[in-house]
Amino acid sequence: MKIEEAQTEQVIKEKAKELFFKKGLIKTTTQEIADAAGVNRALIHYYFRSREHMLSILLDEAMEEKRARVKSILSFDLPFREKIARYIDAIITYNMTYPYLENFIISETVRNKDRTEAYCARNQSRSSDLIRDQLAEEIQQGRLAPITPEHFLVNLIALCNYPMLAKPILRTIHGMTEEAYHEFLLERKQVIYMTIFKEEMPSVS
Amino acid sequence: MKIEEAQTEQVIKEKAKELFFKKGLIKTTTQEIADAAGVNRALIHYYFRSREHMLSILLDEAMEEKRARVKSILSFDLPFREKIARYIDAIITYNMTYPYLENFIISETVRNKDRTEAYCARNQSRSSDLIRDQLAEEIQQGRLAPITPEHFLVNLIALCNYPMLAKPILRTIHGMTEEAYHEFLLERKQVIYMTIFKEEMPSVS
DNA sequence: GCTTGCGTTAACAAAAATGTTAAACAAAAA
DNA sequence: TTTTTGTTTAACATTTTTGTTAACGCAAGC
Repeated sequence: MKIEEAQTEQVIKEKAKELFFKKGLIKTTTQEIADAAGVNRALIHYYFRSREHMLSILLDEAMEEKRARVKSILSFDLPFREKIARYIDAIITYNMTYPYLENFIISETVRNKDRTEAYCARNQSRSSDLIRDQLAEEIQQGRLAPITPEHFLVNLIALCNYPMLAKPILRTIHGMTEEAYHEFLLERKQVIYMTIFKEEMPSVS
Repeated sequence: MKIEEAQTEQVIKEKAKELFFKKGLIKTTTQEIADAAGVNRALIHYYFRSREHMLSILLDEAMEEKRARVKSILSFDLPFREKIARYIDAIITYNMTYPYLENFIISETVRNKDRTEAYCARNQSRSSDLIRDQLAEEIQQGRLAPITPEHFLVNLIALCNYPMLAKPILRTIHGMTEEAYHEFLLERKQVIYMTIFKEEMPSVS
């Protein structure tokens, strides 16, 4: 049917994202993706040339979307702490929707460092620049211990992402059920804010 | 030569660890491992039955060694903050020696959650128990904002591990050379302590 | 109606990786 | 010396996965 034609490429991508980002099936084969999308495997090659090239596209899009989200939040005209509160909230919520997105990004960037560099070269946008001034002000006013924007951001992103990245092992070590871990992740929004600012997080509107 | 016989199994393991933990070659084939060890590929099956079984052993040993290190540090009879300072120092140093160990552990535990649960069941040792009392005291004395041992430990481990886990992408985003990132990681020892305790880290003896 | 072009499929081809086996070998035991 | 045992190897077999191709179908334009 011609009506669905234009959609096929998207369907394949969607299903692939579902398998990789939501279900965490890193070793997913082209066959499994094709099955999930309900199409013939050859179509994956027709649209994406090779499995490798497809992964490359998925990685690019995933990173690009993340970059855009981060940039949009950190570019908002808001007080520093509110900005960070929103950032924490957004990242954790996002992570819970796509539990394996970070795993995918990390394993792909580890596996292909050249591609990572190429992407970053194409796409210059240091998130550290987006908070540099406000952070400096915060520090100057004595509201925060001195820290570079790079360290501050790495702290923030580490605190947000790691618990999702290492979920299987953290959950098991701490003996939590799926539900308990879910709660734990939600709690972390407060915990992270508190860890960074040593004050209660204001409720996010 | 009989002299080397007993060593073969170890040599294979060593080389495999080198490829997985140090070089981060996650997709390493049995052939590559055999080549690195300078032996026939069939020996890998002779000693480890299958590639999968070998990975299982490597994962077990890696987790076990980590667990032992953590336990040893956190069990020391020392003031809380000094304990944590040592922990940070040890973990970061260890991470820099085996840059891809965490990636390996995480990707394997994601890939095989049953095995992870089995390991943890065999090996009950909640690291949170090792700091529970001292942490509570610290909080009670008003030296630290209230936080559960689980969140405290996840914070700590996230701050220590994430920068190594996500190195390829963080390094590129922040436009650092290998050397600069090395420095950055060393700085983090101070930064992490400061982030958690809001005071300078005492020099570790 | 014919043909042209794109999407689609099944069937085939090739590659890459793992797993198995029988025989060679070398050292220790008999 | 012969036997025995555990180690090692080459060669083979199998499995898994990716990549290619030729043909089919269907809608649009001529």
